Parts: sequence; structure tokens; C-alpha cells
Amino acid sequence: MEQAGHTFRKQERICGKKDIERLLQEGRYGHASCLRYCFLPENGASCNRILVSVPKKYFKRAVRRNLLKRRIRESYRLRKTMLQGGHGIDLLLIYNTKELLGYSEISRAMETVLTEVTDRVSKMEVQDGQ
RNA sequence: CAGGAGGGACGAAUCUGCCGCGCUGCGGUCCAACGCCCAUAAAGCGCUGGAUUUCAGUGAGGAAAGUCCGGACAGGACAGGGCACCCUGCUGCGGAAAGCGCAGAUGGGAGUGAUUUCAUCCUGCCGUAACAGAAAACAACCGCCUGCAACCGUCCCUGCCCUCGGGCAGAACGGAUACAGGUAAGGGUGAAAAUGCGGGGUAAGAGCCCACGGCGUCCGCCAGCGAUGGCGGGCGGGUACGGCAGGCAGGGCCUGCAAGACCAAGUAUACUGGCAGAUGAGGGCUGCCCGCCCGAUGCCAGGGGGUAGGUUGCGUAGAUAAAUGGCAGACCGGUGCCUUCGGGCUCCGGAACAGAAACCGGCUUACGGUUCCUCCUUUCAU
RNA sequence: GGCUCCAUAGCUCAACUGAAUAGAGCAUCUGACUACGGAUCAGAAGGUUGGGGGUUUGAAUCCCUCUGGAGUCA
Repeated sequence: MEQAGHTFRKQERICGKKDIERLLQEGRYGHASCLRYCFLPENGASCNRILVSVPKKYFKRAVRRNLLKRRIRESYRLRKTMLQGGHGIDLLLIYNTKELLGYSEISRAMETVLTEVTDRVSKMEVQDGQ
């Protein structure tokens, strides 16, 4: 489904225990600077979905965790057209630094994550085709 | 002016624009199921649910936090009563209640002070260790004093002997020892040593006695709603702190919105052990007892299987992976550089503590700042 | 979100009813033994009892509060 604007609705988030467990068990992992990611194509939904996580281990206070999750979601919202193919990709993003980074650095990390994921998804599709 | 004490109010506290998010509402579009019309049709209409969208409204805090109390609500249980158990304990008022608030009382601590902090019903018992100290709450010990017995010394007195120098015995005084008693004034310690000072008194002493204090208790009067305080009088030998037990008064069933209700989906009570029986097994009533209730194949313990989705509970913020962010500009404050002193450029900041997950009243803890009121101390001026 | 519990030497645990030098084992260090090492023997070091207040003459212990870490629920 092609969304015209840079919107970010609830259907683009992963809800439900089954989907999360499937992603964690069958997904492929990787990392780029401050972000770890885990993705899985062909999620059965009509669009790409993401899940953002900031560990309590790094940030004890809920205010900082919420702030980082908002920045990550915002950077995905503005760049989500880069992620294509794969018939709907589930993507888990985990913040992996103890430092409280600003929006610009998170946005740069998000750019590299999205390009890596699209590359790996297209390679997987080529292997499946063979 | 400076420093400080108490209390209150506010807390994205600069503004604008764009993009984006949760919820609600009136609409639009699309999809699905059902109903009406109807030919088991299409189209249309109605209703329900979902998605999307224009517009409008609304969208975290004083602590939302910690989960320390209490309430309401929900479920389980409950005829009722007694015992046990737990919590609290000065007084008055407020409050649904509270390890709650306000105002006060008494005593102790901190502070020059404003102020602050801790404790508080009744009775009994026990303890205040080790070390130190005589002794840790009864007393004993050292010391002081008296009496008595024997010993030593001295002068005076008496008696005897006498070589008239003196000797012996008794009594008195003094010394040391032992025994019997009186004392709790003094005894370096210690956190703490059972009433201070003065006088009398005594063998030595002692509330033993007296005056002034201090403490406890009783009575009377006065003040106060009361805790209590003041004054006067009587009596007293005690007290302080801590622990335990009992009593009195008040309160308390247990579990908690992951409570609970409904819908959908889905499975197997497989197996093992124990117990018992209509003469009442067994279970429930928080533990026990009385008592009551249910009551026929049941119960207990272990072990195994399935689902962990939706609606509601749930709120004019409100979900069920959790909504407030990003960018740009203006403005304000600060730093640095340049300057033709008009200004220009760069950087930083515009906040701290911190994010509702069922609700309400308190407590506690964290916190940048703004502001108001009352008061204290020091200095200066008047 | 609710409820329950824990924190002591580098590690695993003790310390009764508050009572004075907080104890034991392993680990570490030093010395002896040995040609060297291990084992053994002797000795030493190592503690703001998670932090801060309070009660008390005295707190690991009792009370309050904060921090950190576990467990559990339908």
C-alpha cells in the first residue's frame, strides 16, 4: 500500500504477542551505530510495520525512554519511503547506547539501517527465486 | 541590606509557522456481515463493525513517582457468638477513614532567635550487660562510729610490794587486730549512682527534724470544652529509660482492576498416591471452639493439557506494545570575534524533578525558578 | 499496574533476644618445605554491614526514607 504523506498510523506498528514472537524467532539481526535492528519480510500485512524498543537497562527514567522512542519514530516517519519490497517488512529497532543522542544522529543511523535492510531483503528474494 | 524560619500560589513561563500523534463529535468515501424490498439476483434503503479523510474540540503532574496508609468498587467467604491474632493509643475540632490534617497540653533534645524534632492510656514483672566501678537499683564492701574481749604504750589516780630508784595489778586515754552492731554523709568509675542548699541534731550519721526549693499524690478554689495550668493546704519516699506480659478504649474478614463480567477460540482432568463413607465421610465459616450450613461418590496432594484474542469494568486525557515529537524563524539572556560604534557574525541556553495505565483522600521522597504573606538575628540610619 | 522478598570481605554464607575486636570456607599476598611448581604448614591483608537519617549509653540487628536487584499474578 502506497501511503502518500509522511504519516505514521497504528497499523504500521506491530501489535500482538504472536507477531512479536515470530519476529524475534525468525528474524535476521544487524546493527548500525546506535541502533540494533531485526527484520522479517512477508509479514502478511499490507504495509511495513515497525517496533521500537529502548531498554530499561540503559535509561532508568521513563521520560528519557519515551523521548528516544519518539525521536526514532519521527526519523522512521520521515524516511520510510526508502524501505521497499519484501511484501511487507516487520522491523524491530532497539536503541543500543547509554548516551542520550539527539535527533540528527538518530536520523543518520536510521538512514543506514533502512538501506541495509532493503539490500538484504532484495538478496533474499533473489535466493528464493533461484 | 545580608542571612535565616514558617506558610501559600504557579510550574514548557516567550511567540509564530509547517509536518506528525491519541481520543471524541457532525459529515464524506470504501469494505464486510445482517435486515427490508425482491426472483435465493442486481440496484436502492436501514443498521452494526472496521479502514480512511475535511473540519471542530480536547490531550499528562505537583509530585502522575515510591506503593507507606486509608476509602470506594469488585470477587471469594459469611446465621451468629466467644477466644486468639494484628494495628493504633495526650486533648479538642475537621474528616468516609487513615501510621491523616489543624489548633493546643506536658516532658526531653537542637538553635542567639523565629522555629523545629521526638515521646505520651492503666497495671505488674524483668532488665539497664562486658569493661570500669565498692555498688547497676534488693543488698553487701571500703570507710566512719559504738560496744565487748585479749595485747602494747603513756601520764594521772587507787591498792599491794619495796632495796624509796621503782615494780606489779586495776581504772582512764591512745594505737592496732578480731568479733557484734549502727550507718548510707564520702568512695577517682560510668551513658546513668535513689532530692539540692543551709541549719539543727547525733557516738558517727541519715528527710531523722526544720525553712526554702524540686518530685509524686490527694483535697479545695480559680482558668480552660478538654489534655492541663495557677494558688493554698494535707500526705509521701521515691524516680528515670527500655523490654515483656496482662488489661482498657477504638478499629480490623481475605484478595486485589492482571479484581471481576460477557463473547470468541480451544483442550484430556491422561496418570500416580492417599482418605473416607447416609451410624454423616468430606468441605466451608482467616487460626481454634461452640454453633451453623452444604452434603453423595466425594475430597486432598502431586502431575498433565488448552487459551492467553476482543468487548466491558473505563472516566468530557485515557490505551491494551502504550498518544505531546521534529524542523525553521523571530525575541530574550550570556560568551567570543570584527567594527565605519549604527551594528554584524559564530556558539550556547530559554529550564529542574520528571510521563497518567482503574479511581479518590492523605503521607513520603525528588526539584530549576518566579511571586506573595508573617516572623527572627546581625549591622547601619532615625 | 498490583503483591512479596533480598542486599554483610573479590565469591558463598554466619553473627541468638540490640552489647563492643563483625566470624568461617574458597580466592589473594608473604614466608617455610622443594632443583622448580603443585599440595601442605605458618602468618598477613582485605568490611563506610547498599546510602542517609532517627531511637538508644551503644545499631549488621529496631523504625523511617532512598538506591539497586530478584520472584509472582490472568
